[in-house]
Amino acid sequence: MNVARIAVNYPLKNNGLLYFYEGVLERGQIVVVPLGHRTSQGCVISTDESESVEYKQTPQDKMKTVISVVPDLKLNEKELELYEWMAGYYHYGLGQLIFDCLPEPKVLKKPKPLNMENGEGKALEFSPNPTQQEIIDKISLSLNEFKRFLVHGVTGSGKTIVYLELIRKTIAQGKSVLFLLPEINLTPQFTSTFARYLDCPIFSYHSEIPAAQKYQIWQYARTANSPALILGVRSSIFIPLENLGIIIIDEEHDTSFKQDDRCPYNARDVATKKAQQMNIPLVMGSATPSIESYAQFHKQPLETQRFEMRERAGQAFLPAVTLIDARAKKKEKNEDDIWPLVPASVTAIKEALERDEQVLVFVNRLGFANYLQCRACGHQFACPNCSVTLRYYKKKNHLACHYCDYKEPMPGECPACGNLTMSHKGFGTEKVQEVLQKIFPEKQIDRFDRDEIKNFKQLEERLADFHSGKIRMMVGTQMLSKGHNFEKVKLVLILGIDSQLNFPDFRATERVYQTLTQVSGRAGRYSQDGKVVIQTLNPENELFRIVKEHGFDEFYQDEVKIREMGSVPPFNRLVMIHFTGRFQDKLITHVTEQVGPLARNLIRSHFPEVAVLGPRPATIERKSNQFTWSLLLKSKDLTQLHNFLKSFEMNYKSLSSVTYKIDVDPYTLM
DNA sequence: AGCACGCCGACT
DNA sequence: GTCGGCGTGCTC
Repeated sequence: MNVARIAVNYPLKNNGLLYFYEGVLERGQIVVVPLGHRTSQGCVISTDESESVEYKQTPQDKMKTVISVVPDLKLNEKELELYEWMAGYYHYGLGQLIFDCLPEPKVLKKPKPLNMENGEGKALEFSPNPTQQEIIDKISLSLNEFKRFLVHGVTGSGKTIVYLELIRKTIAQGKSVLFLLPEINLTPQFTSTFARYLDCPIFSYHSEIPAAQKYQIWQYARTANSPALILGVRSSIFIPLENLGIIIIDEEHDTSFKQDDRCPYNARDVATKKAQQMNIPLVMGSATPSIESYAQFHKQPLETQRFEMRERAGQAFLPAVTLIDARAKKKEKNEDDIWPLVPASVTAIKEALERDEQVLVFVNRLGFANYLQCRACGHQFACPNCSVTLRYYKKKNHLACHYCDYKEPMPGECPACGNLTMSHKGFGTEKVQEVLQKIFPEKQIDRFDRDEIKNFKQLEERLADFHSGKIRMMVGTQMLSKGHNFEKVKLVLILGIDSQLNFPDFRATERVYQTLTQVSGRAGRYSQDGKVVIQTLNPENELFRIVKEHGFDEFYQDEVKIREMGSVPPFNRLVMIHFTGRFQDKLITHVTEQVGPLARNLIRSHFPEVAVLGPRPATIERKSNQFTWSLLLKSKDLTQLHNFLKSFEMNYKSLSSVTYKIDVDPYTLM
């Protein structure tokens, strides 16, 4: 009887389970296998285990036989190797990983035609400027080898032209292109620019593409013998494009490249591995590179692969940044009516509107008030399932939790003391929109956030209304900052950034820098007098001065020193292990008496280069009635860190009421 | 993660 | 009596 190793879709970590099979099986095929009292899917890892030690050690009565083979589906060697590498690097089960990444092999009864755009292949109506051309030329020398490039170009410097030319050259060689961008950034702009000048099929790949379509794109990719462009989000890194010639990642620093449920991989790092495997270049672009990427490219040998675009393309200049001190001075009359704005901000907007410009207002929070508090007894409205307060949404007239689906109607009185007035703590986009609408009643002011824009259709509609000039002012969150070109915007106002500065995370400063720079980048993209106004309670903070001077280098130098002192990336590698359970007391006993001591014993005896912090409660200890405590591991020695994790998992005695999850290279330490 | 087994409380 | 809640254990 033949024996195969199958990576089965279930959560235990192993290098596959052994099954008998009849007839012929091939590595990479997808099969259905019996598993316990049910069946599951699996991927064939090897087909000749009949002589292996593991097979000889397996009791015969446990062995089962492969039920069936899924037709027309076989992973190629490169795909499998990538998954195998990921399973090892992220300490995640291979079988589960494969089936998390693969689209469901859904075939419609009545197949729809493939949803793609055919590029027009027009000749360029412009030529790249000398800076752009030099970058294009240098990268083009390496179209047939593994090399990584970082294009650090200020907002509006014309990175798109560089991408376009690299794509054109790759397509001309008969090879395909994978272009990754952040989820919310699948702007019509990219698609239309690329569709105009490229002469190949273009696929968009994101969360709104139905499963059957995704499967179709994968099947197309596996078999296509002519070049194509895939414009996609994080998960498109797994599309097995035959004859892939280059990977481009726009907005390299963006947090949406890190997955946080299931296998917490980072598409940027998976892309590096993939490019290496396929022996092709990887180009990453950003106006605000992550400190980690920048650090890699800042030292030899990668220094020569880093390019700077310090000026905006065409006639545009970077915007002038000014600060408005929002600290309470002597109260002037009517100031309560314009809170959270201050008079100077209102004046700036008023002047811009009088010049017939459009205005963007950035607020990094949704809703009307961050939370409500009773004016009489101080009662705070909190979520019954999570350790957080509830946010107030005025339009929906309810309080809602940010972490679970809990909602309650806006309370008429305090449940603790019966008092009728609540004070609103903090503000979000809804509040700012309302205040602005009161100040400028005749102007159309809309919001640009996740509550208002839930899909690409709504995104396009709102953008169209803004571009046409119907909307005079938009109040939005991060969504506003990602990649859009707003031609008639010269003034951008930034509110409420202070709360982000005091965030207890080593990347807080980096994120604020990125947000400020990206949001500022929306101002005056086609003019010489763009203006950014930051309303803050900490005008003396050094970071604002650096943003004003567009001084990325200074920001980087300062930040790197702090990172080194704190022994965090890029100087140390980090791993978080999260332990989650329904019972707080059991969880705490478990992590403090079992987990902590085990980690420390292992480190003492075998892994001296690994440091451990915790276990300690997660920043939000309870979410949906599940408690989480975490362990943070740090090391300069990546191999030792990985060996520690293997050893930890082998020796860890799990408790049935507690599950754990390993997060390698975490984005947040929450 | 499923799924089954098995042990206890409360309902026709 | 037995239905079903969930704690426990197993998956080649």
